[in-house]
Amino acid sequence: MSKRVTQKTVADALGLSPSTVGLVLGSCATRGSKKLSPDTEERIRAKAVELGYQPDRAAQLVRSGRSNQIALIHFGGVSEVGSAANRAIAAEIVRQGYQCLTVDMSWHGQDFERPLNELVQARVEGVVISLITEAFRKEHVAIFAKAGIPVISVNGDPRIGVPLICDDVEDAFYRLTRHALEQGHRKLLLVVHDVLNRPTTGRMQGFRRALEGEGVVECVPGTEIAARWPALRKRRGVVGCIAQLPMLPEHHAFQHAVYAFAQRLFCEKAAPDIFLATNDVAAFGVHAAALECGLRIPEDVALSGYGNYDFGRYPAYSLTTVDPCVSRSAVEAVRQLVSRLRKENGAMRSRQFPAELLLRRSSQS
Amino acid sequence: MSKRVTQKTVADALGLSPSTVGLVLGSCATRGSKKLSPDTEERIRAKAVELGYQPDRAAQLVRSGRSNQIALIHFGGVSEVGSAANRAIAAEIVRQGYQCLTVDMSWHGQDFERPLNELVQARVEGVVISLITEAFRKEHVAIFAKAGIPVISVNGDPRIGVPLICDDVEDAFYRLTRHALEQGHRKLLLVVHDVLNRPTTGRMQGFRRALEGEGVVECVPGTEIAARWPALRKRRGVVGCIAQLPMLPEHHAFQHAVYAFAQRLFCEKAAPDIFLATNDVAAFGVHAAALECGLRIPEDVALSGYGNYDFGRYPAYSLTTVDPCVSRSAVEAVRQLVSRLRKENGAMRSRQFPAELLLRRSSQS
DNA sequence: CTGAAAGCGCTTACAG
DNA sequence: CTGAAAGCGCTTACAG
Repeated sequence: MSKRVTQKTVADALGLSPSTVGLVLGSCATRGSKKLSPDTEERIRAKAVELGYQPDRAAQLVRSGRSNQIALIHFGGVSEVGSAANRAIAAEIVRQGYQCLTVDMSWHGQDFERPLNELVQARVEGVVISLITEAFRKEHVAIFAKAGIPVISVNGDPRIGVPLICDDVEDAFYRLTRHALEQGHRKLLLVVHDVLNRPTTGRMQGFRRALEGEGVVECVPGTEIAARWPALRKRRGVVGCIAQLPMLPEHHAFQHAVYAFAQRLFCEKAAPDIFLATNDVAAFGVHAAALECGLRIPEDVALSGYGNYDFGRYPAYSLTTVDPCVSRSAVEAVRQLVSRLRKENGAMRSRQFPAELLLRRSSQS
Repeated sequence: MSKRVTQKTVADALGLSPSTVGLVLGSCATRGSKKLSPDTEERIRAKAVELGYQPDRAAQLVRSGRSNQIALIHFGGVSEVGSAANRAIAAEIVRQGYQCLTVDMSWHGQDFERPLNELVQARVEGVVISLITEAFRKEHVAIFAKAGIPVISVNGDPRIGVPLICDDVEDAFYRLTRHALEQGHRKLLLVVHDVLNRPTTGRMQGFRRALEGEGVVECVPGTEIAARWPALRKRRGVVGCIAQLPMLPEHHAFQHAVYAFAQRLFCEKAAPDIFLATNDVAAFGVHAAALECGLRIPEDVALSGYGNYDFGRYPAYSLTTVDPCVSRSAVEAVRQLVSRLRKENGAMRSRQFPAELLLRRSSQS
């Protein structure tokens, strides 16, 4: 390898001073400050390309204090919704002229401190957090606050105290539940995590609101459900039951829990009219249980999910679900953050977008 | 925000020279070069923590030329095998004392140049490429070669010209096919991509080798399969057919193609004894088609996959598959790369590990 | 319109 | 065992 080509190399080759070259090739040039004679500028540009000049980003950062990077923090990309959100966030960051520094927190176990400190040390100018998990808390956001780095969250939880852009999950579950009632379903079982974050409480509240004045709604922890559901479903009229299953950080682990739960209900001939699963991952677990037990969907038990996963499109599944339109939230979040960085306007503010119901065969009566 | 705490801040607070402090707090210290009196060292350490000193990584890079970063390039994390590989690679990079800079190329469309150049500009010391796609070629590796950055690949293709650590896919498909024969299956349909990269040719060769002397093997492009398979499967004895379906970069798109292909065969009552799907994603497509057409697995048609995806564990699927043991390859690749960076030994060399067959109900006769 | 100079925070020989 | 000094590649006032 030959020696690095720097601004000085280009200047020497042209008989100009490093400063002049710096004006053209430096990061200040992009921001269009000073002007040079178009001729000189062109000569410098041409020579830089000829010699293969590459700016030294580390040196630029040391001198200017601007890294031109925005961090994207997410919590594992196996989920399709998560992947779509991350992809949209990254694309918008690049479109806005920043580099995207991506960190998958699920690769680091519970040791969040180290990767977050690495971001601070990389001097990222802003942070977008995508689809937050329970383990990520205020104290983690504080690491950025202390360094003066603005943070915004997509589909997260307001409790961590940063502006939140998300889909209106409560409204979606309200409409999903109304749809179930319209289909004639009377015994409704909503399966959610046993945590009280926004995505989960939103689901519960939407479900509750839709059943107001229609019938009874009971909230039952996973451990008691086997004992209480059989009696509940025998009540007259509309019965809504919220089953709270243990929060498991790993998608598949939660899917298995839902599967085992549904499988038991099916074996005991205690199926609800409709399963409203917290997401498509969980719905898949219910479906696997139904297949195993020989129950037909929707003839023997109806089913809905959330997230618009790909498998739901197959005729064999034809899963009623919700498209959260994550890319809309993603773009909005990045735009707010960038506008804040460019000091165009002061505050970032939380916002909710409506999601889109996809009514398919699995929820029919 | 107050002023940044630098080595000089610490030195001033202690009445020492910046050089002395640098010896303790600098990145050279980690590599254990010079020694100071334990007392002074302790005082410096304590004061650094007290003031909240954070090393400026950009300045360290400018001066030393070492970024202490290894890049992980991958092509989308929706696949479970890919996620597991990436996670294992990242973990090993951190364990070896480097920072992991991850880039998801699937977020950048076909514009590979920009993100790769960003890695060069970030001065990463080495690169691990995980689960390469067709679109990534020699010319992309050349970007790193030109910058003198060593590259190693996990589960990729040898044609791009870098050392390759992978599982022995040919051997796995050989054993899978032998297993199918032992189960009494006589009409075998292998579904693969229509590309000639290592993972695909490995599958084909393993299949071929297992059927050598047993019967006829034909290779049929996706477009002709509908016309040729019905006749093929009526031949006497063992018949192996390799169906080459169009390569589609997106997992779900390929899954749909396999689904549509299988669905057509099932409708026409032209099912093979066993479908050997190129991976579990494709196997899922076959399964969806079977469900839709009312065919039971394995009673009416047997099925196998590759990759040990989670859904295969459910009794409703009970999918025979292969665990490629990706984390073993991942660890080996990172170790070779790091050993090269530390100049402990010269050359990195390609290596294959055996995969593990998981025989379940879906492949029984 | 161009150049000389200072300095970001650090590392790395080289002296004492 | 500690300190003075040079310099990595760049940006940013400040002169001319």
